[in-house]
Amino acid sequence: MNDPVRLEALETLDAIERHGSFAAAAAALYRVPSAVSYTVSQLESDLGIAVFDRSGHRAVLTPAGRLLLDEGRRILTASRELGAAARRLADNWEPELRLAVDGLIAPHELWDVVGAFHTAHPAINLRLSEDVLSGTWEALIEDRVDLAVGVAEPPAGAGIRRAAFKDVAFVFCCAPDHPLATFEAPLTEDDLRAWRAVVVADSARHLSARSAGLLDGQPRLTVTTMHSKIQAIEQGLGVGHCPAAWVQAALAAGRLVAPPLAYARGLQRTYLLWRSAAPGRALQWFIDQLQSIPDAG
Amino acid sequence: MNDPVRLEALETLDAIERHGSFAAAAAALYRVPSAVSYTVSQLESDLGIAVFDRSGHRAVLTPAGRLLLDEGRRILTASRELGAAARRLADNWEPELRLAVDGLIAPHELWDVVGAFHTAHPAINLRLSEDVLSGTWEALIEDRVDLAVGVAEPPAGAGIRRAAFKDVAFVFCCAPDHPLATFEAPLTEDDLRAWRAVVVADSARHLSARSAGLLDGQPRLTVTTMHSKIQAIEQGLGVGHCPAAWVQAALAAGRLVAPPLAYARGLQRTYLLWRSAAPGRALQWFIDQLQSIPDAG
DNA sequence: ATACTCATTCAAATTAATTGAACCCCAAAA
DNA sequence: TTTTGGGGTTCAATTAATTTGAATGAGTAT
Repeated sequence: MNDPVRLEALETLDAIERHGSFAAAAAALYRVPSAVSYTVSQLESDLGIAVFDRSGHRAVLTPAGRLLLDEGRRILTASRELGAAARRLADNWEPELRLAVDGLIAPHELWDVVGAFHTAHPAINLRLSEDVLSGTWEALIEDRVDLAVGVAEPPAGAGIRRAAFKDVAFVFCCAPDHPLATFEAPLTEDDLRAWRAVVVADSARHLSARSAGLLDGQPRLTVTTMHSKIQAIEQGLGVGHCPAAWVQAALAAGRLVAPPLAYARGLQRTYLLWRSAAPGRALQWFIDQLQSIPDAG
Repeated sequence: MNDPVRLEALETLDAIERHGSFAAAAAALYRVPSAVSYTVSQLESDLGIAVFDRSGHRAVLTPAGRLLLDEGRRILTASRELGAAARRLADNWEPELRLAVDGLIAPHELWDVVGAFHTAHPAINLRLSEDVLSGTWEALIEDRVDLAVGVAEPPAGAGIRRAAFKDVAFVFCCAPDHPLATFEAPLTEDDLRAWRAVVVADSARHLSARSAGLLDGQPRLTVTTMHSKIQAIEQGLGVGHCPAAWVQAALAAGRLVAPPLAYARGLQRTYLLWRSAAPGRALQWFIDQLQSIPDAG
């Protein structure tokens, strides 16, 4: 392939367009006009094309010159960004941080932290995967994410560190026009068994092993995300225990009701998980911030 | 902002990784090893970071060096492509060609030409918008597309050129289990009036003005694309006249039937439209190729 | 006309990249 | 252990490149 366009030429083009003339560009670049002329004509002879039309008094970009300028600016910013990203990486700041957020955690519970991160580190990209179906742990091991947030039952594993995160409270919810909404007494487990339960596919996998919340023999509607579970309950398609943070808005708005229970359901402990090998500074920042969030009662 | 990373440094990094050592890279670049060393250490002092870890025998990339290499390769290819694109543009080859294909033309009618274009000009990007709702003409005027293919009723306009394209034949279609499919005699316009017609939203706009094909007082199901119109007819939701090329496969497979008509429906002339100002070579190529396509009977 | 800005050219000066020889280090072979 | 050889660096010398400054012509407002 042919030689790449020289970045000096692209910077010169940029300065010419930005300041309106070769002479002004020269001044802006702390150079003499003839140097600008030299750079441009070198670019033109490298490419074998005219970049400026000099037939008039002032030089004006040809269509090819316009293309070089427009695309060249992208290349310039990429080249500058690359240097900065390399420096940050050398200083142990990751160029990108990938979070997997478990369905137990409502998206809005992280907005504050994510916003604070973006203002503190605008150059670092965040990648959130909001529900990792059956794969938070594997995603971590296989280096597809850097931090898992809100995992309920973390298996032990070499190379993985964990820290306590929120204790998630569950609320039993049903639609306002559901028969259970107007039940006369606190609900027992037997009262629930007659009604269809909406369960999230993956949480169900280990929740049912502990038979926590899901009562045996109860008919099920299985969905894949917490969001669809709550919508299903709002539509009266079933009932179920939901993380309090997820349903507080729907309860306040009356789209859901939480009838009293005759039995207590404990808090679900959740954890942060990350690879113990050399955590970067952005990851450490996130771990520190997330641990300082007060628990949702 | 800081200085961009020098392309010579990125090329050197690339050669080192590609050939396995500073010495081999130097040979590949027709340079002496110390020159490679110079370039690398200059990059390192520019950025103020280590790009190679020299603690062992052979130099090995640091994580920051790996980032520079990986992202740098993108920048290198972009810089090379930019030069080539500028040359092509100067030679009147557009870097990108945008086609708007009217709903009257079935996508597969253009596959051959598009494929031939891609092999003849692999570097030129094609952008096809398959249905331009009510906007082929405006898109052309406003410079959002370069060529409109298969426009039925091109209004006259300064600065726009046109050429005849295919004459599109229409076939009256209904589902195999539709009452009209087994009608005893050729269908008259009155026979059709009792049945719901599926019409495409935008073609309908000027077709109904001419009352061509759409019979007054007939109930309608309006859809936005020719594809959904045909699917709707297959589902028995209505009946309608369809371009022959669109329905030939469905007719052959028996998903649609074409009962005989008691009246003749003429061919729909269609046209190519483009801005007359300085057509590029890729556009000219397309116009030439499309005009040489034999008409679909 | 006149004054002024814009852009180019060319030899000279300056700056940057490249070379080649000398040197060190490590690893594999003798 | 001692060699041998490739890999990498350093540094002064050389070569190539960019930048300068003065001279020149061309277009435009006054």
